[in-house]
This record gives sequence, C-alpha cells and structure tokens, in this order.
Amino acid sequence: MIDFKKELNSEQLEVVANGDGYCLVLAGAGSGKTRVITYRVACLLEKGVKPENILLLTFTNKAAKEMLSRVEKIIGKKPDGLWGGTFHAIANRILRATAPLLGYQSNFSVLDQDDSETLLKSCVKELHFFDSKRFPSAGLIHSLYSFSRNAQITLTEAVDWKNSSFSRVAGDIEEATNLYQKKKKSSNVMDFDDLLVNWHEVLQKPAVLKKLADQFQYILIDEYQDTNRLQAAIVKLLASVHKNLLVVGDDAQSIYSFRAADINNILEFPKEFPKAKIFRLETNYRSTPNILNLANDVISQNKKQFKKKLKSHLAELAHPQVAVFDSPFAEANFIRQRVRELQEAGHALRDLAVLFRAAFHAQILEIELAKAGIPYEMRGGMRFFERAHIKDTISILRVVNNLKDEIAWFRVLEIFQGIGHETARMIITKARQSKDLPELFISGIRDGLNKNAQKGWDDFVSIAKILNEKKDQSAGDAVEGILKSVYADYLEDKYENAKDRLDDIKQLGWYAKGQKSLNHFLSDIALDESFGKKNARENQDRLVLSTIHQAKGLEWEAVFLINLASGCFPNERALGEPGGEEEERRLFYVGITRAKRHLYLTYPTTGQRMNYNRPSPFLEDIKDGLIDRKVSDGLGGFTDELPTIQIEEMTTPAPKKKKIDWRVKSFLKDIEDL
DNA sequence: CTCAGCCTTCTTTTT
DNA sequence: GAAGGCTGAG
Repeated sequence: MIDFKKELNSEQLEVVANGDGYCLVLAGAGSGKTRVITYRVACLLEKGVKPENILLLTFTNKAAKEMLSRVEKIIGKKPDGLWGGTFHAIANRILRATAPLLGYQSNFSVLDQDDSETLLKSCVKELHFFDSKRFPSAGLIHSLYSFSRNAQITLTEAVDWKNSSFSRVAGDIEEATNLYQKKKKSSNVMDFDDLLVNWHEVLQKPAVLKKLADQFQYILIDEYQDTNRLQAAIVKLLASVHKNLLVVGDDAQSIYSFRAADINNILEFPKEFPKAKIFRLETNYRSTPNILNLANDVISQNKKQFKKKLKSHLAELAHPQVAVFDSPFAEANFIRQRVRELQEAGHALRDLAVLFRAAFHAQILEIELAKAGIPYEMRGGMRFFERAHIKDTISILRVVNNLKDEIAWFRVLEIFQGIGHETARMIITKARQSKDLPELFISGIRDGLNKNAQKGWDDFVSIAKILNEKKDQSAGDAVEGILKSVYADYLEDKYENAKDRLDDIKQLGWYAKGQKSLNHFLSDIALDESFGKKNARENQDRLVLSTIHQAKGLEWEAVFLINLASGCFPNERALGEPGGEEEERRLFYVGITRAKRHLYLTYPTTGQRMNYNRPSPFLEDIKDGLIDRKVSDGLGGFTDELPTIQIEEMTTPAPKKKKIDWRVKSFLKDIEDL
C-alpha cells in the first residue's frame, strides 16, 4: 500500500485522488508536477487499472523515462506494458501497426529535420522556383509547412501569419510542399509532422479509433502548455470513449510556439471541456522566496495568462545577484570564480548550471572553463545526429532497411568516389525497382557505369553486403561493420579528426546493441536525441551548460543566467514573431525558476555585435523590484558602470581544440583588431 | 559528369 | 566549422 497522504501535500493529493474525468492541473514551477503525475499513475495501478490501459504523454523522451522510473520506484516494480513516451514516439509505435491502412509500408523511415529540408530543397529545385529571386529557402518553407500542419491551418495562412513578405509566392510554396508530400510517400518515409498528421489521420478510421479509444482508459499529459492544435485534436479523439483526460502544465512556461505549440490549448481547456475540473498547484518547493518573487515580477508583465501566485515553502536565503561586465571574457571569468567558490562551499558541480538563450553564447565560457580545468557538460547546440559521419552511417542503415528511401540513397551514394548526383539518380531508379539488395547487386547495374563510378559502386556494395547480412542479427553488428569498411578509410582521408568521428560511430554501435531490430533502432534514434549522453556520464560531477529550452523541468542549487543583454535576450528574431515578446519573457521566467538557492543574472556590455551594450529589457522591467528588494549586486550594482574585474590575458591555450562558432570567431577577431 | 578549390552563408529554441 | 554554390579543368 502506498501512503499517499504522507507523500503528498493537500493540493497534490486532491489531484491524485480525484483526477478522473477531464482535468486541468495548473502546476506552477517547482510545485511537484512530476510527483503528481507519477503518483496518479501509481494510484491507478494500485486500483487495478491495467498498465496497457494507461497512456502517458510527455514532451521529451527524457521526461518519459524519468516518469516511468519514478512510477517504478513508487509501486516497487516495472510498470510493464504502460504506454509512456513523447507524442512522436507513441505515434511511431501506433503507425508501425496501422500505417499500411494509409498506404505506407510498416518499415517506413523517419526523416529528421535535416533530411526533410534536403528533400524539400530538391522539390523546389525541380520546380525551378529558385530561379526567381526572393523565394524562401528550403529551411524556411519547411518551418512554415511544419507550422501549418501542427497548427492545423493552411499553408497560406501560415505564410501570412509568419512571413507575409512571401505571401505573393504562397501558391508556389504550396506546390513545392505538395511535391514534397508525394516524394515522401513514394519513398516510404515520414517526417516528424507526418507522424502526428498520420496518427490523426488513422484515427479517422472508425475501427482504429474504437480500438485505441477503448484501450486507453486513462490519458495523462505532461507539459500541456507546449502541445499544439494537432496534438490536442489527437488526444481529444483518444479520450472520447472513457473521457479520462488529465493534463498538467503551466501556461507561464509555454516556450515552444516556434514549433506551433499553442498556449490556448491550456488557456482554453475549460472552454473545450466545460465539465473539466481545475486544480492548482501553487506551493513551490524549489526556490527561495527571493528568487520566486523575482520570477513573479517577471511573469506579471505578461497579459495572456492564468493569474496565479506561487508561494515558496523555503526560508529566506541569499538574494539573486545581477552583475555587469565589460566583456564576455570578464563574464566568463566571474562565473569561473563563483563556480569555484560554490564548490568550496560544498556544492557539487552537477548542482550548478549556466543557462543561456542560444548555444553559441556559451563558447567563450567553454574556453574559460577548459582553461581552468572545470569539467562541464554542454547541452543544446550541435546535435549528435547532425554530425556528418553519423548521418552517413545512419543513411547506409536506412538504405538497407528501406530500399525506397531516396533521401538516404542520395546521401550514401554521393559519398563514394566517382558517383555524383546524376549517377546516383540512375542507380536509385534501379534500386527502387528491385525487390531487395541482392537483386540489385546482380542486376547488371555495374556495367552501365563508367570506370571511375564502378570503383565507387564496388565500395558501396562491399559495405552494403555486410550490412544486409548482419541486419537481421543485430543493429550493433551492422554499425560495427561500417567501422571496418572502406567508409572508415574515407573518414581517415577526409578529416583530420577521423578518430573522434570513428569513436562517435562506435558509440552509436554501442547503443545499437541494445536494440531489438534495425527498424526499431532507426526509428528510435530518429525520435530520441538523448541517447548520446550515457548514464555513466550523467552521474559524473560536471558543471551543466544548457540552453534554457533544454533546462525546462530541471533544477539546480545555483543557476547563472548569462548574456542577458539587449539583442541577445530577448532574441531579436524571436521578437519579430507574433507573441514573441511574451514568449521570450516566459523563457526568462523558466530560466529564473530553475534556481533553488542561488541565482546570478549577468551580461556583458560588449559582444559579438556592438548594439549589445544595454541590459536586456527584461532586466530593465524588473529593475525597480530588484532595487526595492535590495538585490545585492556582485559587483558595483545594477548600473551601466563598468565593473572592476580584470580581463585575464588568454595566454594558455585550451587543452582540447574546440569548434568555435563563426560569430564568436569574428568577435574574437574584432577584439584583436582593436 | 565529377571534383577540387574558393566563395558565401548560417544557428534561436527541438520532437 | 561546415555545407552549399559557383567555376573551370579533366
């Protein structure tokens, strides 16, 4: 028996005990949101609800794993059979069984954003739209199209809404996306959006809807403020039979509108479901009153929100600090010093975090930390699966897994000597007509190639043959096959850091070993970025550097919010979006509420661009509050005066060569010129 | 048709 | 830094 009364406060207990029917749980930052969901699940299981009748949808894979392991802890055994995961992961799982109803094969590949853009680009090219000047880039088209599908609006509406300067060519853009749709279907691939769109689509089939809506007696959704219209529509259908839908979220933390998250889902939940019960979790267990007051000041500037007041459970402690520096180096230097001090005061590095608006903001700090020998872990920015060699490896596997996958084919073939776009096109046409790889190998295709291309083709065949044999045994063996193939030689020839790259592939192979099948492995990695961080690594004592987006849901004893300069935060481009300012402010709010005891707000007065010489307007907004509360300033107050901290000469080079962002690079150059 | 060499551009955030 | 575009040689 679980003693719910002992484990939960009265607000939380209310939800766990009475969370049936349509429920909206407004959970402020640090109010025990995860606790409520996991105990609710445990409560259902204890009442005898079967795990397979529970659907738990989360925003990230990490959150899903976390929730499931916490449920396991509470009930004392693995909740086997429980449907827990991200919308995309659950969609993938359902579509593997149902996609044939929509004309796909169940071994469809999943395209990541990069692949999608490549394919879309080829569509725009094919239609010669690039010939006219001022046509949006493939990346922009992709984001507009993606937005329109997730927000359930037309493409034209999306263009008018987000980039009205391209309204004139909206028809052409639409034509390109139509071709894109066609190509994906014939390649038997889905992009991220297709997973959701097709999930919704397949629910239009009465038999499928009945089966799934019957199955999921209880549906729980985490981070509801970050769901989009399409996801809300899917959930509504799924809950239509048992009508047990519990959504948890905090409108103040809605920070994903750029990918069509719609804050109205949560704001209008009571309208959508008039019988819904509304619960509020307003006791904050995370932060000191000072930090919380600051957070409340920030968010009170926003208009579009549920009014709520977070109350801190903790005693008064250190005040948040604001510190100004005359350069990013001084800022980095300060952080290094404070990190050392906090360490000496007994904090583990892993309990401290530095957060920023964009990944490249952290680069100067990275150099500083490397110099000082402070271990850190970088989250956000360059992603594992975007690295060229990882994409190559995965593409080879994708070809082996799904012969129709044109995008992967092009990527693979053009690696090899003597094979360019045209030759590749020819080979792919042939491949798509073949039943399987062996049939392609003996099809006499080699004879049609010139001498140079034959060599490349032979290299490809030598790899593909091995993989094709190994794919049914183990995805791990297949990846290791690549390590021993001519692809390894190719990497050695092409890159100085070939060893690092081979290590990356090794790591991929290590992960692949735990997977059921190649098909499973491929969809898993397309949907889950987090695997790159091994568990072992997470337990190590490292300072965390993270984008604020990636920090959502996490907490640290001390948090540094850096680069709070005008033009950097709020991000200039984001301000151009509708509702951008409020969203950026929510992002600031998320950053602040990650801190438990210590909070440092810092900014430099010089930066990559010369107009970054003012504090963030968000700081200006709360300036009075800061002064009223006697916010101690680390150095010389919250003023525009330059601090007295000295800039250390950067004489010792960083131990490991870091890739430096071009913007940082050009900034460093500017400094040198002075 | 392929490819090397040189040029520009690009990252705000992520499933 | 890397990927894409452009140009001219083979």
